[in-house]
Formats: sequence, C-alpha cells, structure tokens
Amino acid sequence: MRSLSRAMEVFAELQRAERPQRLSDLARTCGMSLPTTLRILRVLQDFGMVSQTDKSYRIGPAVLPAARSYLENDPLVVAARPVLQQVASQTGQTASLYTRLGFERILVARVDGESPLRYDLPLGKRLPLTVGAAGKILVASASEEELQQVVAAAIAAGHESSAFTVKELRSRLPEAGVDYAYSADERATGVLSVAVAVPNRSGQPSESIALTSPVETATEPALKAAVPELRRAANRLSELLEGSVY
Amino acid sequence: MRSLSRAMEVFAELQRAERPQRLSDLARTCGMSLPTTLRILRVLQDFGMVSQTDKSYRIGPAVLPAARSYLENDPLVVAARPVLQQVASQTGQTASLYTRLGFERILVARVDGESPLRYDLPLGKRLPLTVGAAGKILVASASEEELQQVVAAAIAAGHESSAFTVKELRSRLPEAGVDYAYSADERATGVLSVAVAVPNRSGQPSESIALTSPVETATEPALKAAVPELRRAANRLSELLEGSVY
DNA sequence: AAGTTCATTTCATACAGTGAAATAGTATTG
DNA sequence: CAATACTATTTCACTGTATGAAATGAACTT
Repeated sequence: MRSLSRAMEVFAELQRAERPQRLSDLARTCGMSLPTTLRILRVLQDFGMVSQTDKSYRIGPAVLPAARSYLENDPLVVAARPVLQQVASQTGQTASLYTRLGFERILVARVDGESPLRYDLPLGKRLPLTVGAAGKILVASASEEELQQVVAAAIAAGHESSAFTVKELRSRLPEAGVDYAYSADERATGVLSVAVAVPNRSGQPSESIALTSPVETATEPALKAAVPELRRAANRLSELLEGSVY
Repeated sequence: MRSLSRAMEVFAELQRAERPQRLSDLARTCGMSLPTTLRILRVLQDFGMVSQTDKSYRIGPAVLPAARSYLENDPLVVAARPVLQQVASQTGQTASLYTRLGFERILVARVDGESPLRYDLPLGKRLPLTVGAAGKILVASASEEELQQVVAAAIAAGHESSAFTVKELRSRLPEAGVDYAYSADERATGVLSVAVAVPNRSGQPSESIALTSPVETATEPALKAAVPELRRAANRLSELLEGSVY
C-alpha cells in the first residue's frame, strides 16, 4: 500500500505545516516526485480531505464530520464522558482523557471542574508523552528502547522542554509499584496534575485519565489523595469497554 | 490512484456506519475483496485514522488533530470568525458559516447570538443542500442537471424531509434577482433563517453564511431586514480571502 | 524580455495492488 | 461437545496501476 501510505504522509505534513503548502514544498518535504504528489492531492481533494486555492493546499473540511463521528460514536470516548463527569464533580478538578497516538498523546475528552483551566479547549491537541502526568503514565512501563524512541520523537516533534535524555525522563516517571504519575509545572507552569492509566488487555496502556488543577486551587497532597478515586474511574471505564461489543 | 480512492471510501463508510464495523461488512459495503479491505485498514490504522478492537474497526483518534488543524489554520475559517462575531452582535442572532462538500454542506463556524439555538454545537455536522436557507443559497444558481444530482444525493443520504423533486426544490429556492435564501421550519421546526452566499472567483459559491433564530425571538421581516448586514459580512469575508495569500 | 521556478501532461517501465484460493481461526448450531 | 458455518488472514501469480524522467506549458522574477 505504498500510495496510501504516501497519501497519509502528505496529509500529515499538511497538518504539521499549519499553513497552506505549495505542491513543490509538499513533494520535497515528503520526499516524492511532483506528479505523484499531485495525483495524491487530487484524490484527497475529491474527498474533501484537502482544499486547494490557487496553488496552495491545506487540510479540507471533510475532517470535521470525521472528527464529529469519532467524538460521537467511539465507544471509548462515549463511555468516558460520564466517568469523567463523575470524577470531576467528586473531586472538583478538571478530568481529562488522553489517548496515545504514535509517540504523542491526544486529548479526546474533558470535563471541567470547579475552577476550569482556561487555556482554551484543547480537544484534539497533540501533546508529548515525555511531559505531564498523563503522558508519563503511558510510558511508565515502557522498555528501554521504547523510551529512547519516545524521547527522540518528542525532540523531533519540537515539544516544549522535552530536550531530555532517557535518564532524565526516567527520573520523572513513577517508581516501581506506583500506578499513577504526578506532574507540577511540567507542561504548563502553575498547573499540577495526577494521572492513571486505563487498563486494557495488552500490557501497554494506550489511554490515561488525569486530574488537573491550577496551583491556586489544589496542593500536591490534595491531588494525590484523589488518586484512588481516579483509579476507580479508570477501572470502571475499562470494564465498560470490555463489556460493550466495542 | 485506485487504492487511495478505495481507502477513502472505506474511511467514509466507517463514518456513515456510526458504529464499529467488521472487516467483512466493510468489504461488502464498499464492494471490494477482503484482502484489499484488510490491507487498507491496516495502513489507515498505522496512521491512527482507524482504530481496531478485536474484530471491529472504527474511526481513529488521528481525525481530532486534523480537525483542530483545520479549525485553527484554515484561512476561510480563521477569517470568518471575527466577521461572524460582528454580525452576531449587530443582529443579536446566531451567525453560522457553512461550506459545501460534495452534495452536502458542513457547519464550520458558529457564533451564538443573544438567544442561542441550543441544539448542541453541531460543528462538523453534515446537512443537506436541499433544506434550510444556507443550503438552498448554495444551489440557487445551479443548473437543472446539478439540481437533479442534489436532490438524488439528499435522498440517498437519507436527509430528513428531502423527499423532494427538483420542481419542489426549485419552488423554495430564491427567485431570480434575489441574492439570499429564507427558510422557516425547514430543517428544524420553530427555526427561521436567512442566508447569503460568500462570493468567490468561480461562479458557483461553495460557502454561505446564515443568521438563524428561534421563532420566539425573531420574525420573518426582522430577519430579512438583516440581509444587507449579512451581505456586507459575506463580501467582507470574500475580500479578506482574496487579500491573503490563502 | 530573458530567465527561473513551478505546475502539469505524457509515456514506458516496474512493481505494487489485486482477488482467487488455501489456511487458520472463531462463532454457531444441533 | 462435535460438526458446521462464517470470518479473518496469508500466499501467490498476474495484471494494471502507480511511478518518475522528461517534455511541455504556465507563472512569476529579475
């Protein structure tokens, strides 16, 4: 499926670029010939995944219905909403669900607590696995080589303050036997958070839920005290998923 | 680009289905062999566009960053936001931007007025071109044959109350010389709206902006009185786009 | 106006995409 | 619990599609 992989790379590159791209730029960045790139863009455009104005290409409107479909129908997201709702109201903190995608994590659901973190709703935001409680817990049980990849990917993606070595990263990961991660001022200054992994059949978790709070509203002990609550929420979510046909 | 087109069809089918699909279902619905469908799904899965649990496939989380990228970076959407904001505050009504995608339209931006229409934020929702002011204005200047396609597509997509003939549709379209469309109780009962097309270089518009209001808050004359305001907003948006490098 | 860059089309070739068929794995049923 | 149906997956030989080099045409730059 060479052509399909290539098409996906073009599509990814258009997202990375954050601005309209010309054909030749895309061809160069993606390492493919002009005719090939052009043909790919034309097909993607037919399906609305790409828009064109004059000579520049960008992500097209068809991604919106796709995202909507995901948010409304994905069993994980649908099941998570009420669960997050409950933790948020029990703890008064903002509860978030992240899912791992490659070497990043994506925020897929959030329910605000009493004092919402008002850095605009970042649904769909790509965040590093190396920084923040919800990221770290996803790689807490990763092998040495995977950690290397994780660190390399974070640097390659240009994520903030991720100029880490594996050693540095490991020092921030939860110690053996601890099933939650904690972060303070990692991803954003003045923000504390704790996170636990959502268990799944495979060993490596690919989802995590987090409680996040501005420093003014919560302290480290207070957040950590909520971990059992979080843990239960994660388990409940996990069970809901096993139950459903998925 | 046969394989790419087919992949896009599989992807579209997963959205249409609104629930996880098995391999054999997808293969049948899309009219392709099992091995081919499987290979496509695997590649899409590698890129996070598709998720799999056990034997069922669904839209994957990668669509969220894509949608986010679109909403944050698309010149049209970005330029539209302040324009919608202004019309909304000037008129007190909810202002929306739609873009045409195939034989449907998609809501890509909305700014609520004083009395917001609380049928949840339908960003990314697919709506028919045959129903509602913002749909009709997009096909107001369409040829006879295109109208046939439009009607056929609306029926095929199973859109509500779209069991129209071309004749019926035409009777609801704006008359010659009128550059806005009006609708009452078409898409939703108790909702009035007016819409104008956003001019572009090609004759056929592909975007429209609408003012929408519950019957309790506005009357037909009141909405129609706001048309000049809307018209100016559409022109301003159009100019903003011509200006930018896009 | 000449030159440079970029988009697009054409075309011959190679190889990637294809489905039939065989195999393995899972449900379903009696 | 065995037998049967269905579904997923792998293998493989063939074909047709995806490919890039080169030629053409368009659009900027200087």
